[in-house]
Amino acid sequence: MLQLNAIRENKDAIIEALKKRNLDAASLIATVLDLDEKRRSLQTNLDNTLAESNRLSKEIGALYKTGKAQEANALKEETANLKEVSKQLTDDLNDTATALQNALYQIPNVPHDSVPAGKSEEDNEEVYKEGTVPVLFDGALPHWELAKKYDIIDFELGVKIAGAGFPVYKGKGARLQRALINYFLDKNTAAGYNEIQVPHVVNEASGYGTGQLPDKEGQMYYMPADDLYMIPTAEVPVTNIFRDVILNEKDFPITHTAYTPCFRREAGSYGAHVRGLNRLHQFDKVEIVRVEHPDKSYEALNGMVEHVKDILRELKLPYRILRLCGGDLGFTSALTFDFEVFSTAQDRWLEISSVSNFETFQANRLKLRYKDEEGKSQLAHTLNGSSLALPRVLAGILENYQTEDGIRIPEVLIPYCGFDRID
RNA sequence: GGAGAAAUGGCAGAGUGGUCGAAUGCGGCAGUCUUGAAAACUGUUGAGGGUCACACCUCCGGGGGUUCGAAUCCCUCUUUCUCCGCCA
Repeated sequence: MLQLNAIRENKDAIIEALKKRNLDAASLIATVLDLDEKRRSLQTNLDNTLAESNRLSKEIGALYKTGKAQEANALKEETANLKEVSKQLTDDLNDTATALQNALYQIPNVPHDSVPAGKSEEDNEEVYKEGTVPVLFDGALPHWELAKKYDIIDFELGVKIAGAGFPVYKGKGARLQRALINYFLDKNTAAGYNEIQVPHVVNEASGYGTGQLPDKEGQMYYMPADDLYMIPTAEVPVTNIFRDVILNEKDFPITHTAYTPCFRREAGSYGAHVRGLNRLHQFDKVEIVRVEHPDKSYEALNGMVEHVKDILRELKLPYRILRLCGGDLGFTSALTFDFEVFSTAQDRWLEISSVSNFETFQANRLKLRYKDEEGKSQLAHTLNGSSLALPRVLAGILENYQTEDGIRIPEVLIPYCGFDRID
């Protein structure tokens, strides 16, 4: 959520920047400013009414004490009127505040200066590329065929138990998955991230805090009996640790890493793009989350990008980094870098990580603040990234490391797996 | 799941109708003292709205009610604790 102050002061610049998202926010911003002004004027009226009411109450108390019951009763009649007025003002104020809040919820984050304009993923800007795409033998298979051939992932069995998009990992497939989780967590903790385990469900307030609600509730599985949502990413529970928190400057930086399964309803496209592990309703992911001082957050973002690069380098997977254009940028993000691994057998890039700086957008909803040198509360910056999302990394490994008689295991993973090939 | 108790500032803990945004202690911050630190002493120390700055307003788990007036009384929800039951 954007800050009202920022909107008041930089209205034109914000409208201009939001155009990169192909959004004309002019009328929305005008609505916000109108409602804001109305809210403040109602608040002032209400405050004055309450002040008068408080004054009379004190007077009545004093009159009773000195035995002037008659005069006190006369004053009571006055307060009855004030009470009615304040009730009306309170209702109006609440309505206005709600309308203002709803309008603010509709405005996405302001893209960073470096974000290119653009309509869709076609316009994302490739900023880095590393690794060599292996030349595979004739008859190399996509990962879903490999999964079947070596009996390491069973998609049909998942359909039987739960439904499409809930695969069952078996034998060395399950072990490889677990190896990746441990490897990622080890890499992250070695880089200074504090490992935590968090709930896999969240309440409504948490959904609002990180921006999944109110707009993207269709993305999450919802359990009405308990009013809980299954998490679409560890970002939600981990970042919400800091909801309603006031930090000291010396607390920065705050860094966490967490492994969680992620649940996504996303009714999406069909066909090859969602085959196998390409898109699932449940998948595993290791996440990194940072809370930073505003002056340091872009430095931190670069650090996160370098960290993810390091992991992919060790896995020896060919990958590229994209700077997302305005049209592809997430609602809450100011700047996002996507990592994609090249899937040789599918001849396409697969997104395996998304690293973002949300600046104060989430912090504003979360009320995540810190005390500056003057002791004033300021909003902190939040960031997060995947390091990494498992299924597509797995797909990349299976496809790129396949040989005619088996699948090799990347060297760094062998100690975690306890085997060096799947055959 | 059943029975009872409780929820107050960073923490602990007073406060049972007006003078309470809230005693006191601890912690934090600043100062005095000290070569420096500790101790001691002094002062200061919740959040939000509003204002040029004051004034002023709101908040004592959430919501509603009684009253001229609520941290304090009533209803309700949530959470926590204790006991019993069940259980990985």
